[in-house]
Amino acid sequence: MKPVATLKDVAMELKLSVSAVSRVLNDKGKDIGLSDATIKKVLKTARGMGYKPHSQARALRMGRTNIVGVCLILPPNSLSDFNFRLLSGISRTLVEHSKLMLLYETEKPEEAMKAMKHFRESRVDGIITTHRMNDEYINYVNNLIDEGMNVVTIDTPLPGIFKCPNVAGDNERGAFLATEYLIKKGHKKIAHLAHRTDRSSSGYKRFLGYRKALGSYKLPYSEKLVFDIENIKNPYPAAEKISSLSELPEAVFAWNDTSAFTLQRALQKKSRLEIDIIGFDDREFVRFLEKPFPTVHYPRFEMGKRAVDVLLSGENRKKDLLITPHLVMNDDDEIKF
Amino acid sequence: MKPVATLKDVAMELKLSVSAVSRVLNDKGKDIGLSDATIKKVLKTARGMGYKPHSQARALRMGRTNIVGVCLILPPNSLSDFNFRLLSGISRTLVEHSKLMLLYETEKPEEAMKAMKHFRESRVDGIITTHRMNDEYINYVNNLIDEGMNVVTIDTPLPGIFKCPNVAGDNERGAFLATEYLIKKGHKKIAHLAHRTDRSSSGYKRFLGYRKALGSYKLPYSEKLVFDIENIKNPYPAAEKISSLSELPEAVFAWNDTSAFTLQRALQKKSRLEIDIIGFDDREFVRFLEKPFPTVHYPRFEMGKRAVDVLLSGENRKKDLLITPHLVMNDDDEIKF
DNA sequence: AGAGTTATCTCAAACGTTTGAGGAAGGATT
DNA sequence: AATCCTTCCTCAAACGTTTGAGATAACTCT
Repeated sequence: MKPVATLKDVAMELKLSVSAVSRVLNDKGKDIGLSDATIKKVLKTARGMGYKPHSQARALRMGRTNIVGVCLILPPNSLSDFNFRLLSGISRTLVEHSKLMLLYETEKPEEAMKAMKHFRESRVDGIITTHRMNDEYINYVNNLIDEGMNVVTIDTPLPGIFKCPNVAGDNERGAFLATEYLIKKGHKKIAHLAHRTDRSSSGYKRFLGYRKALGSYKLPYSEKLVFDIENIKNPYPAAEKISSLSELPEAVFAWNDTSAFTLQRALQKKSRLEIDIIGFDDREFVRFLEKPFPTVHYPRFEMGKRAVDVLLSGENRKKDLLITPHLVMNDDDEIKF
Repeated sequence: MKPVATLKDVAMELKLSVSAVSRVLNDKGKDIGLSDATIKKVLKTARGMGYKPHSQARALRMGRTNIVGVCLILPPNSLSDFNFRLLSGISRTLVEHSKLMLLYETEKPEEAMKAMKHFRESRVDGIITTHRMNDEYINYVNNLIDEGMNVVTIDTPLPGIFKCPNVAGDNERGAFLATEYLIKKGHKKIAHLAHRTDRSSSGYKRFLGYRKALGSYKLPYSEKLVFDIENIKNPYPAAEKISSLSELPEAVFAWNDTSAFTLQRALQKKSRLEIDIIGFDDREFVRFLEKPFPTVHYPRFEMGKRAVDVLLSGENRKKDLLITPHLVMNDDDEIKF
C-alpha cells in the first residue's frame, strides 16, 4: 500500500520547497506568484503520491486542535435509543467536517465538570453539552465562553442560562401537531397527560402546544382535562386518574411515550382501551407494543447535526434554534427488527 | 481562569530549559541527573501553573496521533440501544486513556471502506471495527494490519478472517445459561427457536449452548424441538410453527429477543401463553412488554471496553476474546424510565 | 596543577505544517 | 551600465513536544 505522503515527500519529488507545495495545496499559490505550470505539477504529484495533510501538525501550527468535546450526561438505565440518535447526528456531522471527538458519556452528573476541565486542558476547539445541572457548572461553562471557547448546548430549557447558542426540538410545535392529529381524527374531548414543571420545561411547552391546538380549532380548553404527573419517574398515579374516570375522554395526548405507555397499560387493566392515545419522543419500544400508538418524533439526530453545524460555523451569540418535529404513525403491520 | 500552561511557560518561570522541565514531567529527570531540588521545584510549579501536555504536539513528535478510529456499521432502523452500549463501552474507555475518537457510524456498509481509508489517511493509532461484509474490505484491513496498524474487531463470526484480536460475547455460554435456567425451573421438554446459519454464526453457537445444557443435565436432545428461523427479518413462520403445535413444549429458548417477542405474540394470539420463554440479547424493549421474559445480557458495553483495552495494550496477534454474558430476569415490578 | 570524575543542566534537531519576509534571475527603463 | 520592476520561488521561524549529544562547573585524584 502506498504510504501516506507528507509535504516534504512531495517537495523532494518535485525539487521544490516545502512552502511552495504547501501554498499550492492551500490554494495560495497565486498569492506569491507561483507559475501555473508549477501549480498544476504540484497538484498532480500530490494527488499521485497520496498526500494527505497531517491534521495534528496543521492544528499545532494553526493554534487549533480539530477536537470537539462532547458531553452527554444521561439518566441511568435508559433512553439509550433516544440518545444514540443524538450522538449519531453529532458524530456523523463531525466526520463530515473532519473533526475529532472527545466524548464524555456517563450517567454521573458530577462527571460533567470533569469533562469540561478535560476539554479545556485538551484545548478543544469547541464544546457541545447537554448538561445543565448546577450553578458551578453553568458558571464554568460561561467562563469558558467568555474566554473565547465555542460552545453549543443541546436542550437547555432555560433560554439564556448559557451565553451561547442552544439547539432544541420544538416542543410546542410537536405538541400542536399531536393534538391536531387527534382533532383531525374527529375527537372533541381531548385530555392531556401533562408534566408541567417550570414554564421553560419541555413538559410545559408541550402543554402550551396542546392548548394552542385546541384554540386553533375552536375547541374549549378545560383544566379538568389536564392530568399532571407529579413525579417523572412514576407516571402511574396520573394515568390511573384518567383510567378511572367515569366518563373517559375521547383521546389523550400524553406528554411523552413512557407516560403514554403507562396510560395504555392502566386502561388495559380496566379493559377500557377504546380511546386514542398519542405520545411524544418516538421511543423505540413503542413499536414493540401490542397496540403501538402514534407519537411525535423528537428530532434528536437533527439536533445533533445542527449543534455541530452551528458550532463549526463559529456563530457564538446566545440564540435559540428550534428543530421541528414530525408525527410518526407506528401503524406498519411489520415490526422492523 | 488560569490559562493552560506549556512547557515553555514553566521553564521560563523557573529559568530552566524546556528540556529539563520536559524530562522531569516525564519522570526522566533522574536519567540525566537532575537534582532532587530541581525536580521537586518543577513538579510543584508545573502543577501550580496548570501545565497540561499538548497531546497533539506530543503526538506529532512521537509519531503517534492518539486517535482511535471506530467503525460501526449498523443495520438500519434498529438496535440503537444495543449499539449504544457498545459505543458507550468504547468511548468511556478511550476517555480513560485520553485517546481521541474518530467515529464512523452509519447504516451503509459501503461506507466501511471509506472509513478505513480515512483512518489510514488520518494516521490513527488503532482501529476498532464491527464490519465484516465483503472481501475487498477484509483484504484492506488485513493489509493495514500487515503494515503495522493495530486493529481489533468486534463480533466477527469467522475466527481468523481478520489477522487481529476479536472481541465477542460468549454465545455458547450464554445459551447454556439460558437453557440451564429453564431446566432448573423444572422443565424437561424445552424447545429452541433457532437461527442456525453457518457454523460460526452466533445463532449456531447459541444452538450449541442449548444442546450442551441439555446434555449436561441428561435431558434428551431432539431435532424436533428445534425450530429454525429462515429469514432473520421475519421470525414469524417459525414462531407460528411452535404456537400451532398440538402439544406445546414446556419452555422455549429463543435465539434472540425479537424472536422471543414474536413467539410470545404468536402464542398470545392463540391464547396459549402458558409456556416459559427466555430470550437473548437483553434489548431494552423487553422491559416494556406486558409479560417481560428473562433474557441473556449480551455484554456489549464490556465488549467495547475490552476492545479498547486490547487495542491499547498493543496485543495484535490473532486471538479470540470471549466475554461471558449473564442472565437478566426482567421481573421487577417497576419499569425504569 | 593538570587530568579525570561527577553532578547538573542546556542545545538543537525533529515531527509536519503555515506564513511573513526575502532573494535570485531576467527583462525593461533610464 | 547601473537601477528598477517582474516573475517565481526559497528561507526560516513558529506551534509544543521529546531526546541524543554536549556543556559547564566543581570536585577528586595523583
